[in-house]
Amino acid sequence: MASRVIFHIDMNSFYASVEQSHDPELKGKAIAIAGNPQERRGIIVTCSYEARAHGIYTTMQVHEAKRKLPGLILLPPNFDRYRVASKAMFDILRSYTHMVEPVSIDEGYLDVTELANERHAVEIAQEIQTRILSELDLPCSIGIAPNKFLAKTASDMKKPQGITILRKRDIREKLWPLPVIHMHGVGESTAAKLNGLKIETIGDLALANPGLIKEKMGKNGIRLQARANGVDDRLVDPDSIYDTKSVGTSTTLPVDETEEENLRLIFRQLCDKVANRLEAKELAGPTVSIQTRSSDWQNRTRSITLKNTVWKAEDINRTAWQLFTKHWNGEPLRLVGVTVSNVAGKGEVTEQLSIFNFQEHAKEEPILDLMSKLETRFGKKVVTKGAGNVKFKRTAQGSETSFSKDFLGDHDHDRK
DNA sequence: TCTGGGGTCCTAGGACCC
DNA sequence: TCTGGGGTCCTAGGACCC
Repeated sequence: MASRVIFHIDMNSFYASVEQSHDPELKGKAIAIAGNPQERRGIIVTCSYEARAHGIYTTMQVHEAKRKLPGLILLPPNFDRYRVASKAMFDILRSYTHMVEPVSIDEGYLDVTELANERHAVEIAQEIQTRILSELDLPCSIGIAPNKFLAKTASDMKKPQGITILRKRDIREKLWPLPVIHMHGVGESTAAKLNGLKIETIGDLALANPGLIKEKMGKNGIRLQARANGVDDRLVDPDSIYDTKSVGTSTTLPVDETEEENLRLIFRQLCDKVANRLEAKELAGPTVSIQTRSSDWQNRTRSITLKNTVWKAEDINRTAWQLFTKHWNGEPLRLVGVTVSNVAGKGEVTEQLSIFNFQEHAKEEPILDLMSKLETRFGKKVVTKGAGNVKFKRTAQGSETSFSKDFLGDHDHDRK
C-alpha cells in the first residue's frame, strides 16, 4: 500500500472540558461527570485533569470519589451539549478533508495524505489543534503516523494538547519497550494469555514465532502481531458511522431485582427507549436480544431472529419478554437490557449474497479492488468484509438488480 | 477498584441446504 | 442408498473500546 499520512484526533477529557468551556468558573477545578450522582451505583464517567491529580479516575464509584476528594465538583452529563461540541469539532476537521472517520463522540481519524503534499503534516496538525482550542475552547491531542494503529498510539503519548509523530522507524525505540497491555486491542485477558507465552512487551509480540501466535491466539493474535510491527492496512472510512448494526439499552438496577412485576415494567421502559432510538435513526431489525446480569456478575444473552424486522416498542417488548420469561429462573438480577440487531434502514433491504467464487477472485486481485467492483456493479456500499460473504444494501423501491453470471457464478444468490 | 452504558468484532457449534 | 464437502445462518459467549 502506498504510504499514507493519518491523523488521530483525541479530545482530552472531553465531557469535563466541554463543561469547563461552558462555565469558565469550573476551569482549573477538580470536576467530574457522574452518570447519576444520586444513584447508589453511579460511577465517574470523565473527570478533569485537576481531579485526576487527586487520584480520581473513570469508572470509579461516586461515593469512593467523594470520600477521596470531598471538594470534587460533580456534574450530571449533558449529552446534548457534548453532541453540539462534537459536531463543531468534526466540522473543523472536515474543513480540511472529507476523509474523516468519527470513531466516537470525541475521537476520529483523518487521512491527510493529499494535503500533506502541499503542507507539512505537523503544520496542519498544529493549525487544527489551535483552531479547536481557540474556536471551541477545547484541548485535544493529535497523533501523526502512516496508519490508524500508529496514529492512535501516538495521540495517546502526549496529553493534554500534544502532537506526536510516530514513524515506522520509531517503533523499535518508542513502541516495543511498552508492556503489551498498553496496546490498543489488548485488554486484561489477552495480556494475561500473552504473558503466559512469555510475551511481556510489544517488542516480544512483534518478534514472537508467528506459528505459535497463530496456534495460541488465532486470527486476533496474527493481527495484533502485525500491529506490533507497525502494520495496519485499515482505511479511513467516512461512511462507517452510517453502518449501525445494533441499537440497545440496558440498566443497572438500584437493587438486585427478583419481582417479576417490576421486571415486566422495566422491560417495557427499555423497549420504549430502544424503539425511540430506532425511530430516530429510521432503523429496524429482525433480531431481538435480551441481556441479564446476576448479582455474582454472570452475564447471559438470549436472542431470536424473527422472519420480519421490528421497530415498534410493542413488538420488541412482546419478543423480549417471551425470551426473558422462557429463560429466567427467578435469580436476583443486577442488570437487564434489550437490543435489536442486524438493523438496516427502514425501506431498505439487506441482501445476503453468497458469492461462491469470491475467494477465487480474491486470490487474483486485491480484495479492495474486488469490493469497489461490486460497489460499482450494484451501485451501493458493500457492507461486509468476510471472504466469500458480501452483503450490500439497496432500497426496496430501487430497480431490480440482476447479477451477472460470469462474475457471480451460476447460482441463485437472491435470497431474502 | 466490586465494576455504567453504548457499541463492535470474533469464535464455535449445530441446523440446514446443495 | 450412503457418504462427503462446502457453505450460510443462527445462537451464545467473550473480549475489547470509549
